[in-house]
Amino acid sequence: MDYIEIFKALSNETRLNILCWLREPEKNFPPQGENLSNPIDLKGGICVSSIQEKAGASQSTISNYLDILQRCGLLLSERHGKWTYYRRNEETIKILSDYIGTKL
Amino acid sequence: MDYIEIFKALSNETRLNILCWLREPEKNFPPQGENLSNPIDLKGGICVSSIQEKAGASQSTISNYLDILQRCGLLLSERHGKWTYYRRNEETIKILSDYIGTKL
DNA sequence: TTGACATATCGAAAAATCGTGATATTATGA
DNA sequence: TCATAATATCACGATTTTTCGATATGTCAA
Repeated sequence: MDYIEIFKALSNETRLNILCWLREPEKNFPPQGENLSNPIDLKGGICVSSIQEKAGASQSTISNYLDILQRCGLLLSERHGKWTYYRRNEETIKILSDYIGTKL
Repeated sequence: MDYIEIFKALSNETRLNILCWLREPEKNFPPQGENLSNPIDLKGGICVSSIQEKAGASQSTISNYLDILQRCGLLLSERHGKWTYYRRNEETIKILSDYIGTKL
């Protein structure tokens, strides 16, 4: 668990927003996976273009942000067809919360 | 409470260490305030030079770090004579912990 | 198999951050 | 009043981060 990398990832308003939006995906984003050939449980995952639309930055910037959030463990991703669905990694967030509450 | 500024402040190993060291000041630093003319309750505050010695960076760097940590509310400072004593601001840390646990 | 779409990666310019030494400020004791 | 010690601020080069447009890669449907 690299806390420095986590804090760097959280030091950006858009990335922080993405993490918060993904707490309630169905509330903050349109329905997902509608063009998927066979139905799959997306576990609340949201595709890059939906996140991009909401965040209002360029496609490459958002793709990069999602990569940063995933590499430090705050997000999980799963590819289905053309789409990559990102969702929160609650495990890491729990560990971070415990760290702040007890070690920091 | 500017969480972005707080996360920026925490995105640096030395600053993170300083915050952790100040959890147990008497364990991590030499006794403080020995040359003070009249005795004052320092509330666990540690002077800049003690922190600098432990961190092993330049005086200006540590002074700057402490300023960053204070401006975002993670540290409190109190000047006594020639010395500025820095200590944790547990209130902010508690608010941050709650934020991570419930809002993030 | 090809065209179009979704995403990832690359390369670059601008901005921010890092860390330092030099210098300024503040406070004290001789 | 002056020398000195502790801290703060300044100026700067080096590095990192930000954000983008262009391009590459992967996937599916016609």
